[in-house]
Amino acid sequence: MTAPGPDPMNNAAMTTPRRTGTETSKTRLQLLDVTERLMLTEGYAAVGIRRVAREAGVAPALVNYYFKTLDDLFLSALRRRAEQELDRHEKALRSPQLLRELWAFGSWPTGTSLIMEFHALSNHRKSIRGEMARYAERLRRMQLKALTERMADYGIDPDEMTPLAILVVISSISRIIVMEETLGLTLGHDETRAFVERFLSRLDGEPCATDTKP
Amino acid sequence: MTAPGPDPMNNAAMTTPRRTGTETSKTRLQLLDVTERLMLTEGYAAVGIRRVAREAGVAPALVNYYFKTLDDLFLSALRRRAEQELDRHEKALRSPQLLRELWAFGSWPTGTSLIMEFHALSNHRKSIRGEMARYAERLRRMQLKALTERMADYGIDPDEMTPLAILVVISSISRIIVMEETLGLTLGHDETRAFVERFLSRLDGEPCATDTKP
DNA sequence: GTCTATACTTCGATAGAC
DNA sequence: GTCTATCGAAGTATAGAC
Repeated sequence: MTAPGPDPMNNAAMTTPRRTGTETSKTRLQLLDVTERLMLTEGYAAVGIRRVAREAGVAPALVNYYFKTLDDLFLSALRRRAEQELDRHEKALRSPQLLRELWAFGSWPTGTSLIMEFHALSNHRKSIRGEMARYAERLRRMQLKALTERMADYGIDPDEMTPLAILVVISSISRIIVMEETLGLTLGHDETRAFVERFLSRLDGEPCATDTKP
Repeated sequence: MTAPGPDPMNNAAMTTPRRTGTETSKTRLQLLDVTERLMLTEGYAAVGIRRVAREAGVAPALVNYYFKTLDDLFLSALRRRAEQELDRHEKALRSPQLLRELWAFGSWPTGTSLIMEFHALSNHRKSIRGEMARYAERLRRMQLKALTERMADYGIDPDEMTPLAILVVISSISRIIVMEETLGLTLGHDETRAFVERFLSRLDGEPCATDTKP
């Protein structure tokens, strides 16, 4: 339908010259959407050429047209999501309440659940493993840069807690809470949130309704 | 080979009366071992009737003999591991260095990696989801009991941090560090470990070489 | 308790018509 | 860009012999 034709702009950035289809094709994006939805609701094992095609209402061969292999499909889905997250997060890191943004980022259920699913997938798809490692490192370095620049403002004693330790602690707690809640386990979450909230209030002030996750 | 015959003790606890094989059969245990190993090295998607049979050197039909369905296999593997963990952990919780034991428990790579794999699996196997929720809740309640009894000893102000918050924080950080390391990401781990170590030293004293994980 | 044999399903990927 | 048709491989699960 909306067939933009071959896009010469893409060829430069293309990793595999044999990739078919267009990066901005409506159908292609829809296939990535279906992939994400399936991973979230049923886990990565539910994702397959045929299943994705069925849910998208197209023929299985069309999935292979846009993504030469199943590996390609997963990799493309991960790349798209990672770029989105990095972009959005980078902007949000300029918030005056930096620590609250870090907490909100890890507490966002969709983002964290997808990351965890890709993490599990990386156990037996090395292409995913490499990309995940690259994404996680970029994310942390980006956060580190933002936090380091503002450590003086927060007045945290670096001998007590370094920026990196703060990052790991905040993202660990937020992400585990999300994971446990998808399981139905909430024992201790209220107390932990209260503890974190005191920490955030002390350093970042009261929560402003800035940017909640989309 | 080692065929102890039907075990009447089991019938009471059996969920499905049609379960065949013996709980203590050598072959049965070996199949569970293979299942665990595959989950750790290649992820749960690598586990299947045929694959497990192949790795164990038996015929596929024998797997169906011991575990009526693939669901049964996963469920049995989870149950066995969960009971082991709860047993071992319960004993270790009597350690004088309770907080160090909690930290060590979450930092044990095999245990945490398996739990995470089962967690991912629970996304599209509801039988696993239920069992996982039950296990996680039992674990936390067990830890809570142990820690609550000793909060006075530690002299922690309950207004600042409740036992439950301590549990969630310690297990979150330890488990995320393990997960990230399997990915190859270590940025910030040294700093975080140093931070946790100061906390543990202050409350639990220096690390005694008590019981490291098997 | 363990095997062989088999029925049935689903899947990834390709070829080629339109 | 999308489809139909198809190959070959792998999966789950069962029946029944030993």
